[in-house]
Amino acid sequence: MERKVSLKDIAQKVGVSTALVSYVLNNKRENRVSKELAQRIRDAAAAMNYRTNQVARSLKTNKTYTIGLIVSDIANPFSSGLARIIEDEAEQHQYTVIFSSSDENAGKSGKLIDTLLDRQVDGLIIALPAFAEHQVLYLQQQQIPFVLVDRYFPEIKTNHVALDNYGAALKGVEYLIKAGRKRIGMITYDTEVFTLQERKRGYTAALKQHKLPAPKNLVKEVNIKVEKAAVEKAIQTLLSGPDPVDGLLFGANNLAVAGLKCISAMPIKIPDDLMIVNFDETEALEFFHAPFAYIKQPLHEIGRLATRLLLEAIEKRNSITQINLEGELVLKVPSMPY
Amino acid sequence: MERKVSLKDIAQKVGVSTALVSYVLNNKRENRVSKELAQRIRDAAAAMNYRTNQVARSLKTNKTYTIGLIVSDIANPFSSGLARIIEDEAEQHQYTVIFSSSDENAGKSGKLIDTLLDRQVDGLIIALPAFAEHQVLYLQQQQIPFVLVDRYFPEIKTNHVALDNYGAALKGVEYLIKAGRKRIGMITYDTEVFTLQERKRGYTAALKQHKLPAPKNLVKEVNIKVEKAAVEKAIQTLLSGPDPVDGLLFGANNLAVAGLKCISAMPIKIPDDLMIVNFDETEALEFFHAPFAYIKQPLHEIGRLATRLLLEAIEKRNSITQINLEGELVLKVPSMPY
DNA sequence: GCTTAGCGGTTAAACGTTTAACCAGATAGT
DNA sequence: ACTATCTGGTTAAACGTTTAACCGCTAAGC
Repeated sequence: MERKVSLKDIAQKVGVSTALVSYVLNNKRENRVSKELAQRIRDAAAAMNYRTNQVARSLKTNKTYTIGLIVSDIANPFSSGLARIIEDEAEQHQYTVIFSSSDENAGKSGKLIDTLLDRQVDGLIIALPAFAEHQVLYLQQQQIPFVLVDRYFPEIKTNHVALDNYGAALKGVEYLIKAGRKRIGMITYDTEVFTLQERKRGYTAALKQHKLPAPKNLVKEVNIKVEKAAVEKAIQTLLSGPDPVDGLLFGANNLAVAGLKCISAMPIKIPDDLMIVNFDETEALEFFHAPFAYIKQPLHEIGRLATRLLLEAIEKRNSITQINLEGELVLKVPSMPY
Repeated sequence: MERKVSLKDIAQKVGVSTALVSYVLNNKRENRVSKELAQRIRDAAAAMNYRTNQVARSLKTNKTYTIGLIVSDIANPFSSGLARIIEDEAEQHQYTVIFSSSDENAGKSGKLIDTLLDRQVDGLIIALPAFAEHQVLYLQQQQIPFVLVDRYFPEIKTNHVALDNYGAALKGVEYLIKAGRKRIGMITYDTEVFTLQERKRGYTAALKQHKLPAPKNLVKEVNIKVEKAAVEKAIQTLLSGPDPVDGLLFGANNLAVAGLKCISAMPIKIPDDLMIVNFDETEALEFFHAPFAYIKQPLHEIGRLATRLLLEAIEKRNSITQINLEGELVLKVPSMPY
């Protein structure tokens, strides 16, 4: 690979100093340079196919115009949807984004943070796994701008934008209650992630507010590693027996997919016997045969706000903004199969 | 943000030259430096929380350990799945990946290529839109290592890894023929993208090889911008009338989703009246009520090979490797609804 | 006639690394 | 005793930018 053309090459060709070339190519000091010479420089640059070396520029200016994005898994639709929105918003401001997946593993997210910092990203947008509080503190101490998305730690004051998960769950369960359901269950993950905790809290609060009993055995927490089997078991215990649930809240969409597959194979009529509320939109339920409701996250809003917050924080290290957006309850009815 | 600690700071603290610090921290010239001093340097580095500035290193070494990834849309599951595999493979070799979405727009992909090159990426993995041949030539001329995935241009000799789309379509249609179907249609996009052209070619070849008539009106090409309406219309013309098709190949999974939604609302029995073969796995059909077949791309293989090819090309500019992987025909039967 | 300001540029240092070349002193080989 | 090699470091240039400071000249202000 023959060396690329640099400012020096242009300067030589035109017979001026590299400084001048830099000035005109960056449109600085416009008044202090003759129109004619400026044009010659621009022409030469174009003729020689000059492109500025961002690495060199970054070293000098201490700014990379790069933001780091850490999600749990970029292959997951929630993450990749978010990534796309962030990409677009960042691009409008000439920023580029580096992504990486933490796999809900605090060890890994820690490493990723280091790599990104080593690469001198200007800021970070992160969805952190559980038990990563110290990483947030580390970032604060490094004084690097960042904003947490989806997940955050209530006891640490940082920029964040996320769903109001408590409110959303509450809204979902109230929908079931208003539809006359008396015995409402919940299936969620057995995780410390605040987001999921909030959903459980919302569920419980709804029952309480409407004076429904909330026995512990109505909420089933499954381990993600044995997800499928655990969900099946949870469904069995909730739905068989003398007193089956007539309403069910899934705390995350993978749970709903697994759960509904299982339910489909049982002699249960949806929504007559059992009404379903799910978290998040998912393609997987596109063709599900029965009606159900789901909480829709304003993904676009989340991505846009997160990016804007970050860019603001990068430009002027300013106050902390914490945003919790409202979820929307959407009813999905299947197109009638003939 | 107080300035970060640099080699110079460590050198000062320990009382040696920055060169020496660099040597020991990079484990170079191990024999030429005293154990004791080396340890003192390492200790100081650790104590001061030193982290190397990759930007500065990159400027000097002319290597960023970054690869650029361009897909059509990172939010699309095929792209994000691929991205994840590439990320993992890259990470194993200490590479980081920058992604961007071209939206099937050659103008945009051109810009993205420039941005990535300006950022001095070491190489590129790209799924190009149609009419982007000149970009491939440009990359070749820049002598930057790259590998095309999913899409490529047969008339330009470059590294690529993709599906054998011709073979896969042929396989899919043969499956229909062997199942006794005589009148097989295809719905695809009206695009020049080679990948899709190959699928059409495979379809036609299968009919020909089995001496089935292949009237032009059995293949419907829809425009992506009016996808839904166009698919509906295509379905109508293929399935109504005196001589409806009894087998159908969808050239891409979005087409299948739209098409099957439409078909579900018609008095058509799947698979008795109509047998379906689809391209690509998609979550959206997870709960589809009837059996169908689909061509499964070896996504993991594609991602891994693409990354490895690229890393090889980066390390030693070597020969060109063109890989076309075989698709697998998978039968999907719904779990019986009760 | 003397200072001041504007004009159109140049000089040179700096950003944080890497790395080839050098160097002084000690040891070894003949 | 003289050269050669090894040991454990240092010097300094370079990567490609940016940018503050400077410079010589002309024209204007008073």
